[in-house]
Amino acid sequence: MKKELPRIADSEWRVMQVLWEHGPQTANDVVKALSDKVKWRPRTIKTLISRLVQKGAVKVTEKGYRYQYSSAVDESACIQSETKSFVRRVYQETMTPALAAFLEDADLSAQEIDELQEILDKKKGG
Amino acid sequence: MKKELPRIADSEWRVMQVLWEHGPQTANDVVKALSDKVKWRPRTIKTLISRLVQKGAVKVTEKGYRYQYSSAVDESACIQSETKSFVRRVYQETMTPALAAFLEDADLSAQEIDELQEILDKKKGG
DNA sequence: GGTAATATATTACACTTGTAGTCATCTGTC
DNA sequence: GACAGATGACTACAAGTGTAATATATTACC
Repeated sequence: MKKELPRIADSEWRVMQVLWEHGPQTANDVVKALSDKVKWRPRTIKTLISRLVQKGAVKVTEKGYRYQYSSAVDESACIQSETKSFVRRVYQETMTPALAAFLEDADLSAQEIDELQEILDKKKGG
Repeated sequence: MKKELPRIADSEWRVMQVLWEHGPQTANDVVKALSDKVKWRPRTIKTLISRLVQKGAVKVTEKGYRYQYSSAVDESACIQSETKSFVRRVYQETMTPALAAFLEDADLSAQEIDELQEILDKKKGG
């Protein structure tokens, strides 16, 4: 019973990432965590949180008279779904040449190369 | 003198891909090319083309009394810029997990896998 | 040269997003 | 228990998107 993932907008990703990284927290905690990364007013962040709650991406629990927010959707599921739709949109059929260009272009350590090769090996092996 | 790339919206990508794939063409050609891929009315596609022209992503030349449209921005530059902003948003700078996810997600033939592996081999050896 | 067909331009409209402001409420403090 | 300060709810508003419809201009054909 996989639940529909809500669409998470660009700015909302920043909030989700905070919630995924640290557990349940208050709006203020999120504001604090983001304060050195983005230049948004606290209100803006509150709005983003509310929208995420509406979308069902974040859940609220009352803790005393303050709310605590925590993510309601799985991080890797979101990343995967987002990646899939991105790949489909931008790369479409021509995935391989693009991937090739990317690999050529990327600045990878030997270890990272190994990791990627392992993925490919596994794919080939089936 | 690199020109600013306009932001291309999701649906607009479909149009750009047609223009990149086949050279200059009329609005109707684009409509025809897309007709089996999407369920948009021709008007909708015309609108998308107009917006792309406004944004400077597509240029118009008069051919007789019909317009011909062709892309005004480089495909790989767009792909690269789109990918960069995607990676920044979802993966936060770290390219390797993104690449890994791409590779996992991609539907690759054995031969394509070989090609990619060769690239990685060369990179490592280099 | 008038008319149907076709192409392009203008307009529409609701939803999402970025970026907040203002109003109402709860709570701890004196 | 009244009030200041913190917190959350409701409201705002323009730009961008998805998805077109209607109106106007151009042209090929008879």
